[in-house]
Amino acid sequence: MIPQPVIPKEPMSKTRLRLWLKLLKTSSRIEAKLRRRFRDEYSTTLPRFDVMAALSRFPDGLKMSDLSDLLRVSNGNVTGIVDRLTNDGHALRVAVPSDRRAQLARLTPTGQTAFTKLAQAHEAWLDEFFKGLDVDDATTLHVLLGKTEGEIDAH
Amino acid sequence: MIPQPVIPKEPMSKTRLRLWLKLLKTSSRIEAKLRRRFRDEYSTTLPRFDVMAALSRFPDGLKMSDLSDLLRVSNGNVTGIVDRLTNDGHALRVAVPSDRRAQLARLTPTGQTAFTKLAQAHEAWLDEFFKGLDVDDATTLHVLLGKTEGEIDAH
DNA sequence: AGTTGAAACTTTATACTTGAAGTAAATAGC
DNA sequence: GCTATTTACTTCAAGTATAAAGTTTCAACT
Repeated sequence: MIPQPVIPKEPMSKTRLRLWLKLLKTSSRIEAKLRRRFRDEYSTTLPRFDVMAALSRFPDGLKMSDLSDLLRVSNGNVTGIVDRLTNDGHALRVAVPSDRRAQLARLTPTGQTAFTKLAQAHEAWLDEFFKGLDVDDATTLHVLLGKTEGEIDAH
Repeated sequence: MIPQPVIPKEPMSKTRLRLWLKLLKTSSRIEAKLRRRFRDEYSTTLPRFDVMAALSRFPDGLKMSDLSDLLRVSNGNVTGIVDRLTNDGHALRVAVPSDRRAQLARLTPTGQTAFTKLAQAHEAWLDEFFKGLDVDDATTLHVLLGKTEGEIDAH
C-alpha cells in the first residue's frame, strides 16, 4: 500500500454553502435586471408582472386567496398589488355571487393586452440572459435544480 | 436520405424561460426557508445576516459605501439596516478621521458573537437543504451557473 | 334559530428595497 | 482662494413583503 498524499478536502457543507451563494447571486442578478428593464422600458414591476401572468392564465378570474397560494405570497400582499393594478386599469375585482366574502381578480382587456407585450419582452430578455447555455446545459441545470426539491418542500 | 419523423421542438427561448422559472422557484424557496428560520430561531432577518457577514470579514470596519457595493444594494438600504443593527447593539458607526463624510460600520463584540452562531446555523441549514446533491452534482451546478455570468454582468 | 368556528379578505405595523432628492464634505479646475 | 463637481451618507416617497389583528361571511353543529 503506497501512502497517498493528503489532499485537504473541503467539508461537504462548505461546498453546499458556496453553491448556495452562487445560486443566490445568479438569480439575484437576473432578477435585478428584470426589475430594471420592467421599470425602464415598461414602467412596471416584477410583482405586478407575476400577478398579471397568473391572472392571464385564468381569464375568468382568480380568487384573491388562490392568487396568493399560486404566487406563494401573503394575502395582504396580493391585496396591495391588485389594488395598484386596479388603479392602473389593468385589473378589476368581481364579486362572487355564491360567496360574498370572496372576490375574483381579473385582467381588464387593457391589462391583457399589456401583459402580452410584457410576456414577450420577458421571454426575450431571459433568452438573452441564458444564451451562454445550450439545450444540454439547460436540461442538466433543470434536472439538478429539481433534485433539491424534496428537501426544500418538506416542512 | 431517409425522411425523419417530425418531432415538434420547443424553441430554445421557451426552454430558457422554463429554466428561469425553475431557478427562481428553487432560490425563492430556499430563501423563504432561511428567512423563516432566522426569524423563528434567532429573531433576525436575512438582510441583517448579510450585513453582519460582510462586516465580520472586515474587523476594522467597512465604509457604508463599500458595504453597499459589496452587497449590491442601495446606499439608503444599508443606512437603514445598519441603523437597526446599531439599535440592537450588534453594530456601531466609527468616524473616519481623514474624511468627515465617511462612516465605518463595525460589528460590536456582541454582534460578532451573535454572527458566529448565525453563520453556523446558516451553513447547517444549507447542508440540509442541498443534501439531495452530492459533490459531483454540486460541482456541475456551480459550473453551469457560472456559465450565465458573462451575459448577466454585461449591463 | 343560535352559537361556534373557520374562511376570505383587508388593514395595520414593521421591515426591506429602490431611486431620487437633500446635506455636508472633499476634490478639481481655474 | 473660489467655484464647480463629485463623493458619502441620510432622508424621503412609493412599492413590496410578512405576520398579526380585525371584519364580514359562511358552514356546521346543537
